[in-house]
Amino acid sequence: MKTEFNDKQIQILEVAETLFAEKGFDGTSIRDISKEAKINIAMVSYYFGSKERLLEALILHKTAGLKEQLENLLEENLEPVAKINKLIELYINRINCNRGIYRILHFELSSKKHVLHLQSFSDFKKVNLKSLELIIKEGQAKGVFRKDIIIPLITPTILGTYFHFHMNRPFFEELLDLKTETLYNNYIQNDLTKHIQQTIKALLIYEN
Amino acid sequence: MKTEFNDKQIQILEVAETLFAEKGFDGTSIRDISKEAKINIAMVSYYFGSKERLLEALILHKTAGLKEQLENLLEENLEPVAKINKLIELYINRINCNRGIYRILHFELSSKKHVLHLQSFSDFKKVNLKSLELIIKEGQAKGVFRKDIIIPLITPTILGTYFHFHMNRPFFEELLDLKTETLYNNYIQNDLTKHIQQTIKALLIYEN
DNA sequence: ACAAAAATTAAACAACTGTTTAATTTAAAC
DNA sequence: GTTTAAATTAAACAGTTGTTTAATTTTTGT
Repeated sequence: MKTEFNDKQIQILEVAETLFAEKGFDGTSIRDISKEAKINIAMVSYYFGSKERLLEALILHKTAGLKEQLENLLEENLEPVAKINKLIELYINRINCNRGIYRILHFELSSKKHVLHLQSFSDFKKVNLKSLELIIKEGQAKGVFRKDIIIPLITPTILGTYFHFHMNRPFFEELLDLKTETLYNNYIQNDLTKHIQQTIKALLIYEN
Repeated sequence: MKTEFNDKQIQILEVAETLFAEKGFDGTSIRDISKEAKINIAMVSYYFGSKERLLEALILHKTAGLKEQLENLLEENLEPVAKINKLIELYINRINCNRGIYRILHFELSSKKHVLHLQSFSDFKKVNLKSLELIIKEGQAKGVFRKDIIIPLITPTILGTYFHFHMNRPFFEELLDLKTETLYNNYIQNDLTKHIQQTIKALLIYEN
């Protein structure tokens, strides 16, 4: 599966990502996209075939590379806790940089309307889970992590915390005084990431 | 603010909730709703004014009563950990019973397209946070909970974990072998709730 | 039984949806 | 320079969208 797009296609993908993030997939029309990208309406169909296939291309374009990043992390020689922390940082950072598409992936597409024959997305989640499993089992083998953890539920806690925070951004912006984009992003990269790391660490280690 | 709706209105609200949950707010048309509810298209505008105001009515209808439930919980004479556990159980159970509307509330409406002049929703979140804050500070005063917790980030962890699980339901259904509705709901009420309680407890207590 | 109010209907409204067509322009190949 | 392929365009397509209208039926109060 190639992920080679020409400049025009990438331009369309970038506009699509922004608008999908702002107004949702159903809430964004091809005309919105072509207007913003300053191209003709027919170009989307010409390059991608349909609106759904545009979305698929966008997903492919944006999730590419994560697998290798995870594999590199697994090879690193780190303490279990440090490795988990780095995994969390990697996840949050990556998702935060691609907010729009991940929101659509995890939430908007969960509705039954879009059948999403995108097997590749399910595989993508399985690969992620496998990496997490390897790290945790490594920590368990070393006697650092407790052994009664339901590993598949760790990911929902990590990603869910981030998403819930971000999806309620206006609320937290007011509550935590994060008026500017920079302040908001810094809070995610520092405080929120730390909170998640602290949470997962406590969950994995705390006994009783 | 009254929340009195007649039978017909409630019938419409219930159909709307189901369809919004299935296909999203933008993905559901008034015609879809009126078809399913076996009423005329004009009845929605007649009773609620517009599609947006229908949604507002739905939110009001479904969030009513939670405030009292929380106040009752606060009054109860329980150990800090038990109180937090009960709060989590109450949250998950309530949200799980009103999946559709909460998903729309927390995720779909976060997009900039819907300005959502619904001040009541922001107030609703503030009330929830206030309750959580009281419980945690009570636990801190008793010396049970650690004191460097960022309280506003607890809610995203509790609700986010649930939502991320539910939004990726097909994935977890396959992974955890939750073929039937009953199996799925039982898993949420038992394993997932327990996982969240365990996580929050560890976060609140674990020292290092 | 009658009048007033409420509920319900079909039809029309204009605007927007994703996609396709066929014509035209631009670029590449030879 | 001519031919072939790729890119781009405006226009049209057939549906769907939320909302309103005006007419009709049903219910209510007296």
